[in-house]
Amino acid sequence: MEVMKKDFKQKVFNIIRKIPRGKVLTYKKVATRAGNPRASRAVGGILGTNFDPTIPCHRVVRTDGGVGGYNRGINNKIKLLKKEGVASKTFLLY
DNA sequence: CATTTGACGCCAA
DNA sequence: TTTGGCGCCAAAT
Repeated sequence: MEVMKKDFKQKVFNIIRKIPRGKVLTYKKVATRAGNPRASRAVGGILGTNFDPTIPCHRVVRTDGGVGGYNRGINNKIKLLKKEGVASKTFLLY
């Protein structure tokens, strides 16, 4: 099945959807898996404009260790991560 | 169709 | 080591 036309966005969402609970992925990792390791920005851009409630995008954090952001409230994202059992060092707030 | 935005990443100072 | 600036890609307007 290779390319399948619906590359990036669809793929990115698919990857995030596969993230197991208690685990976090970086935007870069998602972008790399989506086909472009430099499209880390595009990943965030897609999520920011097209947020999907069916996708645990709150499990996606920055490579620097930042939580990144969340259309549903950054505070909520942090809370979710903590509840999932993610190490606080994995997603520094500021 | 072209331009701006946007939840980032990496290099340099 | 920390802070700042530039670069990159895709989607939305």
